[in-house]
Formats: sequence, structure tokens, C-alpha cells
Amino acid sequence: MYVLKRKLKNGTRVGKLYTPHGMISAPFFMPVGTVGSVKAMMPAELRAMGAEIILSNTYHLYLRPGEKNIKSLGGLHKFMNWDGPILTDSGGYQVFSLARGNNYSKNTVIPAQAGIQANQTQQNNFLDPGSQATGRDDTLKSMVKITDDGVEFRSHLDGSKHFFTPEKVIDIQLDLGVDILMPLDVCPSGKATREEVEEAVRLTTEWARRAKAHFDKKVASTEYRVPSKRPLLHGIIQGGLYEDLRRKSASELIELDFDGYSVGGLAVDFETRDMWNIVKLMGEILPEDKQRYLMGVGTPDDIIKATRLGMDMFDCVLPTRLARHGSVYIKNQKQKTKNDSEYELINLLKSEYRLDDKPIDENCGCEACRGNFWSRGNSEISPKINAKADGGGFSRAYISHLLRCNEILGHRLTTTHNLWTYLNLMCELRTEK
RNA sequence: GCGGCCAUAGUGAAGUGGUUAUCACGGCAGUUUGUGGCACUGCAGUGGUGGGUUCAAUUCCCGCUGGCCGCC
Repeated sequence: MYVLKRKLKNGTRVGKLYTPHGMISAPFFMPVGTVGSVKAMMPAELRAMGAEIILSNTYHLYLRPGEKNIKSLGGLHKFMNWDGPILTDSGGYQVFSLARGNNYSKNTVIPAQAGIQANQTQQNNFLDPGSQATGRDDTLKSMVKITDDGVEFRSHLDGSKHFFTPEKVIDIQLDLGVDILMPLDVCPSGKATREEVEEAVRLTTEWARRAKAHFDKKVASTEYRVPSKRPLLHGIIQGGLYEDLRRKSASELIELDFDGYSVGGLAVDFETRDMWNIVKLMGEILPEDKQRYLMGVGTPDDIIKATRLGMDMFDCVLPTRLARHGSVYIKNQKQKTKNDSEYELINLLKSEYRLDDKPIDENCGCEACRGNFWSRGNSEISPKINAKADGGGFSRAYISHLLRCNEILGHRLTTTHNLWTYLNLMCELRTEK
């Protein structure tokens, strides 16, 4: 249940979201832990940084280790030793990102005449052994098949065939025991035609209806019927950059009365600058008394902008992924006009940081910049706003060295810094006047 | 001292008498938005030295220098 406490002059909605595993102050950011782990971070560290909820993934946990196994081990919370709220993405995005052919396939396009080499690449894992790989498109088409009933796809791990229906995806998430469930949706590419987006909206609504019916039935017949234990189910709005389709999708889902609403399909394949009309529209037409989740967004500046347009929930792989690739966010000190970004990204692998003895950000209060991991015990569970580095932090030079050596501590420090930056930003947004 | 083997990018290695000499790691520069990512894409950088054979030598031959191994 979402409670809107107050709306700031700049448009930010400050509220509380109640879940079976506790209350979350909104707006909030969910660190991404796709396979049941926020890469390189311990649950207690996430807590100490001010994380109140994390995101995990239905598709990945279903494939490995399997939701039944997690259930038999006491559920996802116990399995990963995180006792706060968990949201799982439905896997719709993963399945359709397979179809879009990003990532590996983007980089291992295999022409027919290079078929011998194809057998030596990882992509071989998801080729149909019985089919001729005549090129990327044919290969990918064979990986995902959508019907009205659901979606057939091949595991990226071993190529095995699987079928997701809206009902099955609800069942998996209930087995995992998560707090907020996403229904199976159709997430089209940013390059999709209007006709394809229309079809995605149609199926997404139809699947949402089935997911909700199944969820309500399932919840009523299990321990989840106790109000304090009942998880939340979102509806996911699609419609690409078409305002009329977004309106249609939103009104159909609102009609079905979900616990909250997610705005999907904007974080991928689009130039982010193009999405703001849609985000603004969503902020205007979604129910005031339900939480709004802008899926997959974004940079710190994106999040600032989106909260002011009425979004409450965010997740993004950028802080964690960029950290592992050496990039960290720092507050932009040179900010002059309102149009300048508030955060800038620097890459610690650049040679200019090799002998830089400053912490990542002198104005940052994170454990990497302050250098006192664990010394504060568990007493402080929220970031200290405007905390300054106290001179005991890890230097850019040292972290640069660790990253070059591929040392785990390097990843831990940069991830800590980036996540703290995001979580501290959310804390600031919630307490603005 | 004698004999054998070797010398190719910063490092370690391929390969060839004939357009632009290959690969890995390292270096440098980019990319990353509901994680198929400790990933990916680019770029830069090489024939020890002096002769000889040949239309043409990094490649074949000789000397020198340096290294490794064996023998006295």
C-alpha cells in the first residue's frame, strides 16, 4: 500500500510504500541484484548505505537455481540473507532482449560463411543445433516465439526450451516469496513499428488481466491472504513513444486496479531525451494514491527529473555496472546553469587518475571516500546527507590500481561509491523543501 | 675456449622469398539505462646489428653482438 505524504513544489511526491517485509520511503532507488546478489555487495552494506529494497529477476532465478529450489530453502529473502523488501522483474524484458539481440549477439554477428567459428563462440549455446545459422536475425528469431498464450524462449545458459505464461510468471514469483511482483509483459524494441507497439500493448493488457486474476486467486488460497503478508502486483504500461498508445495502455491497466503501476519499455533502445513527454504524461494520468515505477531509469540526472514528473520508484544497472567498468559518479562542481547536469562520470582507469591521491569525491560520505568500512557498526542505517570525506578514504590512484589489477576490492569500492551516491541522492530528494 | 639452439610490438609467442607481418596480454580512447556484461568496440605500437645471394630478404647464407643449453 502506498501513502502519499506530501507533494513538493517541484513536483516530487514524498510517500511511504508498505510491503510484507517493511516500509520504504519514497521516492526510492532499488539496487539491481539480478541473480540474487547486488554484485560485490553484502546485504548489510546495502542497508548501511540506505538501501531499503532491492530488485531481482524472475527469468534468471527461474533458470538458475530454480524457484522451487529457492522455495524449499525458505524463499528468496532467506536464501540471499536479505530481510528487506524485494521486487522481481517478470522476465519479460529479458526474454525480449534476447529477441532484440543485444549484448553478445551484437558483438558476435555470425555470417553464414563463418559457421565454423560460430561453434566456438558462446552464442553457440543458444543456437538451435538443428537449424542453420544464416545470420543474426534468423538466429534470434528462433530464440523467442510469442503467442497469445505466452512466450517460448531458449535459455541463454544451455539453449533449453522454456515457456512463460502470465500465470507461470506469477507462480514463480510467489514461490520466490517476493514483496512486489511484475506481470509478464511485451517489451518492444525502440525501433518497433507502430503496429508492433500496438500489438505489444494489446498482449500486455491481456496478459496483465490474466496475471491479476491468477494472482488474486492464488493469494486468496494461501498464506498470502493475510493482509500483512500479501505481496503487491504492478501493471506494466507499454506503448513506446506514442502518447495515444500510452494513454490506452494506462487506462486499461488502471481499470484492472493494480497495487501500483510501472512504466516499461523506455530505458532501452531509446534516446533518453525522447522519453520525457511520456514520463510527464504518466505522471499526470496515473492514480495519485498508487506508486509509479519508471523501469530501468536511469542516470542520477534522469532520476531527479523523473521524480519531479511524479515517479516514485527506480532501478538501474548503471551504478553497479559502470562501477565494475571503472566509472564513478561525482557531483558536478562546475555546475553553472540549471541545464548543466548535476553529476558527472569519470573513469578511474584513465591515466590522469594514476597518481591522484584525492578520494573519488571529496564531498562524498560513502565508505570508499571516507575509508572506514564497518567502523560504525550497524547504528547508522541511512546515509548522512552532505557528509564529507574525512581524509581517510581510498585514493583514486589506489582504486585505479586495483581496477587495473582486476582486484575484487576495486569493484567493491567503486560499486559502494556509486550506490551510495544514488541512495544519498534519493534521500536528498525526499527531504527537499 | 669449442659446439648446438635462438633473436619478430612494452611482454610472451605465431608466420612468410612477393600488396598493408598475425595473435594474446599490456597501453590508450570510447560504449554501457526493467544486467546474456570483472564485458564490448575501436586505436596505437614490431623484424638485434653489419654484409652477401636475389628482380625482390623479416624469411636463405656469413660476420658481429646478446641470450639459453651442452662439452672441455
